[in-house]
Amino acid sequence: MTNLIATERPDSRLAALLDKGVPSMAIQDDKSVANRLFFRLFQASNILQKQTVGQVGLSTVQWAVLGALSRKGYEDGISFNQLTEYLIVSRQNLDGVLKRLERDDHVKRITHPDDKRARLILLTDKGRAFWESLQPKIHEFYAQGLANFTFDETVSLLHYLNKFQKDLEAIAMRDAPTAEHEKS
Amino acid sequence: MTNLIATERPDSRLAALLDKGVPSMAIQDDKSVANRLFFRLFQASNILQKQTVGQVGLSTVQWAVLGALSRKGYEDGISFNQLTEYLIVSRQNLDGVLKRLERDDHVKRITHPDDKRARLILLTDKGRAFWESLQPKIHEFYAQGLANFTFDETVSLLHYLNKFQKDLEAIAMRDAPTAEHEKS
DNA sequence: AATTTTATGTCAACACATTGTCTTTTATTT
DNA sequence: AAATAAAAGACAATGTGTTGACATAAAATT
Repeated sequence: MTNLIATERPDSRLAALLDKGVPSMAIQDDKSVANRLFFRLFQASNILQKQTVGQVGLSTVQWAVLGALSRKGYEDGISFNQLTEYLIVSRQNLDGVLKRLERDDHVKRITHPDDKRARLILLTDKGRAFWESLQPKIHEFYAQGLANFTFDETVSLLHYLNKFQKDLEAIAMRDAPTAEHEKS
Repeated sequence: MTNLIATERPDSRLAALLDKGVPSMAIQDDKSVANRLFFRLFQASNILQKQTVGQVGLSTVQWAVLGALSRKGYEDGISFNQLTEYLIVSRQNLDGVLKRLERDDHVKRITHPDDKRARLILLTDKGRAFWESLQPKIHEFYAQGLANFTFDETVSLLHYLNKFQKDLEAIAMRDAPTAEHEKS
């Protein structure tokens, strides 16, 4: 009884399954289902990347940037910083993406009127027209990508992804509880 | 009655909602829910990437490669080609990833005995030991990433992702129905 | 058997993603 | 007001991802 300290973290769901006499094949799945889920997300993201380029003609980041800038209420731009947070990419990465979008005259950066450090990112007229011209392709892509999904299933998947994203995001928080004094 | 040809593709689910007198807010969601889903997948994948590096100390591809090679039954290696298909990455990309894993002596490539063009990829002893040493971190990562998921919810999300991946994969097929004669 | 086609993997160029470093501007402290 | 700290974003180095071009080996054709 005294030597049970260092066993793998007890898992109530596993214990419950054991109590019910569920065969060990199914129990092993508790570890492996997580493994499969994370791997599936990796694969799905790779496919999304490929298919977006193939069907829409844009990389997923570019599609996300143009989509973000074309939203109602962002006609006067969004701050660089806000955009990195919305897309969940590093400032350094976004910088490069914006450089190429500026080169193609789809996007421009202007200095923020209230803070000379900051930048406002906004669509050019050409960029807006380009985005509009993509809409048919994009909607067709959505339709095909969800061809075998009912409306309810789509909503369910979205719900679970939202939830999963929150769990994933929360991990980093736990790591740096004493971030304030770490500099000393 | 004669001028209704070119309206947006009829959607039976939308029509059904209209029949039920569902308010138009909810109907607009039919387009936007797809938009949100695709964007969510983009975001979730970005977070997964970041957190994997942070928590496990590997990029998602490296984690996937080592995981693939450490599977039971692959002690003698897996062909380069099979590995690209399993991971859904391009041959050219995998080549670079393997180069760096070889540099770190975690993986090695040998010429396939039955086909001098092909390569077998396999874990080195160091690579296998490294992978084993990662297991606690990885399981902790899985546990935290699914902290608020019941077993059933995890299975549901996995199910929907599988389904979504199939739909996404199917798109490319439709594009190239006459791929055979295209060379002429 | 010789030729052509296809399969496999590598190299090169570029886009996308990370961290680390730096400058400039703003905010805070003294 | 001067000094210090923090925030914003641009630059560099490296890893990850794409397509295009290529060499070599195997398969198919003639």
